[in-house]
Amino acid sequence: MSIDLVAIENKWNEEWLNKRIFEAEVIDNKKPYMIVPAFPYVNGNLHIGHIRTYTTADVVARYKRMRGYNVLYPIGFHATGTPIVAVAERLANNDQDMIKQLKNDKIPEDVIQKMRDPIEIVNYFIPRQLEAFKRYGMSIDYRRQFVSIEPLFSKFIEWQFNKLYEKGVLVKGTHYVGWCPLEKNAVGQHDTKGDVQPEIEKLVAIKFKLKDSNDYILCLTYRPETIFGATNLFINKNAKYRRVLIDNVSYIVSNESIIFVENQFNNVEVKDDVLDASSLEGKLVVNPVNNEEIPIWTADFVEPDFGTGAVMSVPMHDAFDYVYSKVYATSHGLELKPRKLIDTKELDLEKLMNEVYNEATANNSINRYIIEKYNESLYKKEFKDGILTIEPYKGMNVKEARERVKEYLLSNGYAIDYYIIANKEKVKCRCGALVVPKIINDQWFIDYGNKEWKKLAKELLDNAIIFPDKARKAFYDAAEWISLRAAERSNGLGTRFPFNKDHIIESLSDSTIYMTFYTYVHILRDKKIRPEQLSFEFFDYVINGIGDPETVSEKTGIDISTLKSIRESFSYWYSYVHRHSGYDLIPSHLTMAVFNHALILNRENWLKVLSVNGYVIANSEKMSKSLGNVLLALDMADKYGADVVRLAVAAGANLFSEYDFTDVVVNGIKESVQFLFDLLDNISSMNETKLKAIDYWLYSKLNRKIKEVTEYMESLELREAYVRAFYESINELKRYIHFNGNNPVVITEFLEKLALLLNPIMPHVSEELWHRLGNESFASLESWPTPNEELIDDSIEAMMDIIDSNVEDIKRLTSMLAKKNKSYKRIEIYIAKKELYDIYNSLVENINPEELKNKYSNYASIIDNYTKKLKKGGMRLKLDKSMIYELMEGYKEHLRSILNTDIVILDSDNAAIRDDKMALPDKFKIRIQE
RNA sequence: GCAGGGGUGGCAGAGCCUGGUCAAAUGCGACGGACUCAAGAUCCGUUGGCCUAGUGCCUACGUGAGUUCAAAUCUCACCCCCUGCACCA
Repeated sequence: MSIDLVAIENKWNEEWLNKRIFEAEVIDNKKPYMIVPAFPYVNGNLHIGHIRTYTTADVVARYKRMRGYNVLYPIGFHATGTPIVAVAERLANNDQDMIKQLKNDKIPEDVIQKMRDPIEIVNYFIPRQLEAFKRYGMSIDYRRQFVSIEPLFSKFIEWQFNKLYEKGVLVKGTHYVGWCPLEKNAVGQHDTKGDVQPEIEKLVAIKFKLKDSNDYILCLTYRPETIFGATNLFINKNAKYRRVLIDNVSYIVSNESIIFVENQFNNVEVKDDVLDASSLEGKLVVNPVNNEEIPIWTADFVEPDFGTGAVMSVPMHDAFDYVYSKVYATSHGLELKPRKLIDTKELDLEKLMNEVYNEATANNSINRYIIEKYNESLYKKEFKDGILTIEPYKGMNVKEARERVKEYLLSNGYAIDYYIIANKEKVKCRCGALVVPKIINDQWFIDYGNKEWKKLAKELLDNAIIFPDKARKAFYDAAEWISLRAAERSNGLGTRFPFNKDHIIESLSDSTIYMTFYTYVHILRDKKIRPEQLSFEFFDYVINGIGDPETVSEKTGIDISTLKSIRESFSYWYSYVHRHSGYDLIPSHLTMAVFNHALILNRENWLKVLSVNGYVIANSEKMSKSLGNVLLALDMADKYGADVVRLAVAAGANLFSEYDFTDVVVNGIKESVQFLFDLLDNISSMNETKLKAIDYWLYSKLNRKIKEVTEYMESLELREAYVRAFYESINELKRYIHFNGNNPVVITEFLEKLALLLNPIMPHVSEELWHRLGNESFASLESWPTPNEELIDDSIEAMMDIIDSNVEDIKRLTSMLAKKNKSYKRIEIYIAKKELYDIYNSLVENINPEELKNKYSNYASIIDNYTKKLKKGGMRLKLDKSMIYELMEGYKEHLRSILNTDIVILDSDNAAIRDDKMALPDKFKIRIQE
């Protein structure tokens, strides 16, 4: 009968919750293990990608629980930050895309209407996400849930930031953000058209002083080192230019770039007069590095809305500059003297530039596409292989020279830093305005660049176990790389920034040591403790053990015993914390968690284990809300069963690889589960009581499996573990049946152990199997099976291998006969004489072959052959004739059905049998009866 | 650009650390067969190319070069893909 996975799941989920078996309390003499996956952000329903992460955590939780640890698996909800507010705002603006997305997410129409209020979004998704957690049988202690925007938690965050301040890592500074000049808002990825992240890049803008004037023409450049070869400047003939004072220095930039200047510099004054390009054309400017006077020319490739609307022209090292300069010079009867500054082997610049020029101007107009193509490869080559040929940079490679020249220009006031949005396509705010870089002054930062702090963080990493091992490098790398990080932002949900109450605490920073909250939040609720009671003294005491309960009690009004139990709960659970997350969060969340733990928490409370897993993609495509191909957790549970999905997503791929969720694979798992239950139903019809060879084989496989799976579980190699625990088990059971295995005791034991091995990944199936096998207890609370090493029998497994290779020979033989159209009545299989097995086993035991030859003189050549084989390392294990005979007898029926012919197993020791060509211990004799 | 991870047969994915036993585990898919009224499940076989069909030959593990008696495996260079890159969770 087809198994109803959904019914089983519901039954056990209810049982587990009713019996509260996953609610964890402090048990003094039991080792704690707290596993914390990243809490989900509550702006949508959980999808199978989430399920991968939470199942991986659950596998750890269940496994460790079965290994005798006191396990705490808590969950909370993340709501701080901007995305939720952004959704609400977009709904308030009647954004149709947003509405469509929510509809894809199966949100009812009336709920969508209400979601204009961000709190409604939070309130809607929390229960939905909880439903999914429960449905998937996560072994979570649900009493400890909280939301990151609740007042109790805010108190903790305030304390955390006060700690950061005390430790001196909260610093003020300036930084640059993508900015909408129209709405006067910082724009992140979700605020832009097409959801692109505005990338801010710092370049240099070189100041060319206009001759006989106090104005500078500002030229943005990617290649400051080429300034020594500038022959002229280019501006756009059709553009308008303006004067702008930055720190009282007068610059001339295009009208379009005014907005960039205004936003990224502090002291800016824009002049009203508008200059035509023609009023500048032909004038001379001074090259600051060599005081050469060079003219301003015009060219239409200069974009007024990129950079400053003016560029320097270095004809020998830029195809645009070359082509346009030459065109301009030719048409104006001027002379062009390109100067070579960079030498690149195998690159003849003059020839190349001529080539570009001819090709690009072939049709009486200038083909920019051709120029661009040349430029691209020229830039790359010069950057990689170029060597400077001018003093004082002669002999230097381009990479180094660029840095040196930049430094020289900036320190001498010949250039200024200039920020641009680096994206290839122009980035626009949802309102339609062009996004610009904006300087933010007096912004609070967390200084993750602090050397002392970095050292502490690395110490934490040094002492942490990291899964998969491959990720370790990424963690160190991220720790090295992370520097200043904004600590506050202007909008979103969350805790007010203590040092600037107009702002909200940046929401990655408020989810770094939040896990500490799980250890006592249920006590706060039980005792009805109010937010205002959670003073800094409270957290100092609970988290850092500072102060005494009496004083803190007086301060907070929380009674002493409650305080003590909170402190105890924290120090118990937080003595062993395993943090799990998606691998994309290594450079952000996880690294920040590492740093904050290292700085704020006592050493004994540092994170002990860090692990990450990869993405889930669906049918080879990335899941995305806007594409509408997100596979929702609850839908998939209905369709395939929660356990099937769990196995697929959490054990289908290595931790570090992405998993491709496809129908075929998942259906395959479902069928295999069905097989297990079918087998279970068949046990009642099995009646063998004696242990046969095949039973020993199955025992051997089972115990080897337990041993291997345990090893893989310890290193969190879930795929390897469950290939063995699930897929291989099923193959072995099938094989057992093919060999006529029918011992109910053996099968029952196998299935019982299997049920336990499967518990971490398929808890419902496990629990159901366990109970159907007659057990009363919860499989989820049983001990992890231990292998019985004595039952691991290499010999019996070797015998099965020998049978395999012999069966293969038989199959080959019959297929040959079939090809030749020869018919036969039956196949006789001869098992070698006892004497030969004795010889074989003696040789395996390293008995001197010569001795054996004396004893068995008529088998001398056989002894020689086996001695050779033994030397090659071919045979190692003793063979038991009676077992091989018995195994073959058991396999006879199955073989008969495969080959569709009569099979007879014969014993060469039986005198009645004519034995012209000898059967060998590892090579049966096969005779076809025609 | 910087950093991390990769490129293996129709697909997924092991193996590469510790070179040979690797035409490359395992799973899936596809094809053929058995069973079935039929479908599914199950079982058996084929699944780089070639033919003389042999435990045969050729070509293969991103590309090129090198080390070696021997390279998917070691070294170097190159190409390509994925992920992250700052206020965004």
